[in-house]
Amino acid sequence: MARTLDDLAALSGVSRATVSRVINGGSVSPETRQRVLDVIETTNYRPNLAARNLASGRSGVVGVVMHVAAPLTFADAYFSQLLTGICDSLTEQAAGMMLWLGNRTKEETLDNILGMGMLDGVIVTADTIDDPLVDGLRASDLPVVLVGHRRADRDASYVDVDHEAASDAITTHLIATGRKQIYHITGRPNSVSGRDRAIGFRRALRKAGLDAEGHVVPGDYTDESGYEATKKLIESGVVFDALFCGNDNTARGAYQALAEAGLSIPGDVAVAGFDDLEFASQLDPPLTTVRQGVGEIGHEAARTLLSLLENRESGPRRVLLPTELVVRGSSA
Amino acid sequence: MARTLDDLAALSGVSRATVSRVINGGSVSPETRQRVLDVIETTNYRPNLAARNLASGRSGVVGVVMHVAAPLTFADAYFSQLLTGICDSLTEQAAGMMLWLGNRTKEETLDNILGMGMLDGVIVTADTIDDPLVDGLRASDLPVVLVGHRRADRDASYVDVDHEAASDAITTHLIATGRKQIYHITGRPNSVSGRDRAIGFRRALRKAGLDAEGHVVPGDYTDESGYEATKKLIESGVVFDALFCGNDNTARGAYQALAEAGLSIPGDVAVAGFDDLEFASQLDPPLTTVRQGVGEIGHEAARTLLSLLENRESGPRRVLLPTELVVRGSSA
DNA sequence: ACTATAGCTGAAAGCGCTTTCAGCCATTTG
DNA sequence: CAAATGGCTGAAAGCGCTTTCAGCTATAGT
Repeated sequence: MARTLDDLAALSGVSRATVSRVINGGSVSPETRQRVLDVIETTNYRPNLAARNLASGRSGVVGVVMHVAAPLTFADAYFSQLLTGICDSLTEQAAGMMLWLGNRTKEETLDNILGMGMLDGVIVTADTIDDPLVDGLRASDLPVVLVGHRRADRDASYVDVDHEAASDAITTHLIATGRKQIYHITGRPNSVSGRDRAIGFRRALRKAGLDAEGHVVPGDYTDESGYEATKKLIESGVVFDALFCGNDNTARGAYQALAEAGLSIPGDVAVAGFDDLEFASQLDPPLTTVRQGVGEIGHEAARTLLSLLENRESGPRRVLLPTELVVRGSSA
Repeated sequence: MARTLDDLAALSGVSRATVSRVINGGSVSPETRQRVLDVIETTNYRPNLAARNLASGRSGVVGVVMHVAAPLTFADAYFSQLLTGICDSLTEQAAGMMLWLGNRTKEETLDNILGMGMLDGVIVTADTIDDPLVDGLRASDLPVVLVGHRRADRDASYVDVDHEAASDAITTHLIATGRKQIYHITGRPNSVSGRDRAIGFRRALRKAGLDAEGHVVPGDYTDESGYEATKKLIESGVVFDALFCGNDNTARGAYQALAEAGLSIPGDVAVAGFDDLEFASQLDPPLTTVRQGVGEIGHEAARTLLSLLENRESGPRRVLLPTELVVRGSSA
């Protein structure tokens, strides 16, 4: 079994350089190419990535960072759908991937990634305002694609949706169904998406001439935070007839709190979420939400990074994916 | 900013070899060492992994394969807890990790991994009998640690629990609480763990003088399969007072089917699961199950692989982790 | 016929690191 | 005091690959 280019070269009677050209698509005569290919085939040769990387400066491996903040876990439907999407696209393009989950501090993770020194690029999903990890990565000369972070500065590449517009739309939908007292349970504090969703919410109320003051209560994208926030709202005696939750998880938590309080959905309270994760349509009643194809975002992020690697000079890629208002039973 | 060993060597007035020794712990005089360390510190030097790998034959990166079969997704609590555990240990040891999720055929995945050619070792979680991926990996000269697969041949390293004994124990527990008509919804067909759990179930019944004939119905570790199997059981008119489910997910599905049929747990039917995933204690009633520290299995798998890499000659590592019968409300 | 041109090919120079190997010096030992 | 020992160190040889560069052979152009 041939192990190195030299072995292949000897076996096919050409030079190492020619074998390399066959493998990497250089100009080689058809006959020579075929001969070499045959040898490669029969010897089941696999190039040594490290050597290749060292010689060419490319590794074919990209990093994926999911620095999931504390209350969230990567078992979370959002992250798992995203990761699956990224993974699919990457595998399709025969690109390897290294994963960093958020089990370290951002600084350590950053060090770790940069120290790796063999990544061609990185996809980051840390959705935090002023994130040291994002900043550090951007400061390095590694090509980076951000998932979320639409508001990052001019020369950042990202894949995102317009959280603000979508939140405006779904809030407007709640208003259109006749709801007057609408509350918003926010996403994780300091998250870019959470901030933008709250902004959209406020904007919709303002446009409808409603007062947003005090109608925004804190959550953190978890089921628990939705449950707690809703419970607190109910106990505080506040009257409300609609809840726009930071995401579907939060909405699921809200469902539980409302059920415990004997409030019906959508009879007493309409509920809306964000994301349209797999479970959203399975809830009872099915959840009205904003569909942002999470898997598709992952796909797109991978494609974007790969295209960035193809042509590093061509400037940042800024991809804004469409969202869709999905009206279901929880607001009907 | 120094980029290479040669730069460091020049800056600290020693040879490249000495700098390398400082970094890798060779014998160097204290003064020289300190001088070099200072330079490393101030220049923020990071060794090039590819070069290191090429020269030493080691990369510091291990592969993690989670070839999750069709109905399961890696968002599944089991896989995510496992992955988190592996990830933690690996990061602790400053080992990198590359992840392969099961989005390709086993053959493609195998090819992909072997083609990578730069992994020091692999952790595989494909829990299938006669798995081509496992076989192919084992046939390569990569050190491999299997998660599950306790019954693999003599020279395989694995981390697993005794599914058979644990299933026997929990079934015996059900019998001890006075249940007579116990059914088992199996795990995924062709899964090593599923098979062993069914064997343990049968053994317990046999020991108690009960007939297992027809008491084993097929599932696949998903919530849905638990739901469907239970529903079918109920509709078939079979009388049963206990259900031992292949895992906690299956049990969760069974809960739903039982609830829909108006059957109470544990009043009408006692239910037991396997795994003790995070949600098991949150169910209503809390689920009686077998705790196999899934996170701990992940930790151990990583540790085992790392120790295998330390000393490749020392033969296979065979780790059997303890399980614990966790009796909760669903069988009280 | 003679120079351009194009198409292939091989030699050789690294990529940045690890790891023998031999050599140096300062101690110990007989 | 000579010889042996042991601790450090630098030179140099790769690890397996990519990529210039120059050279070679046909073919085309004049």
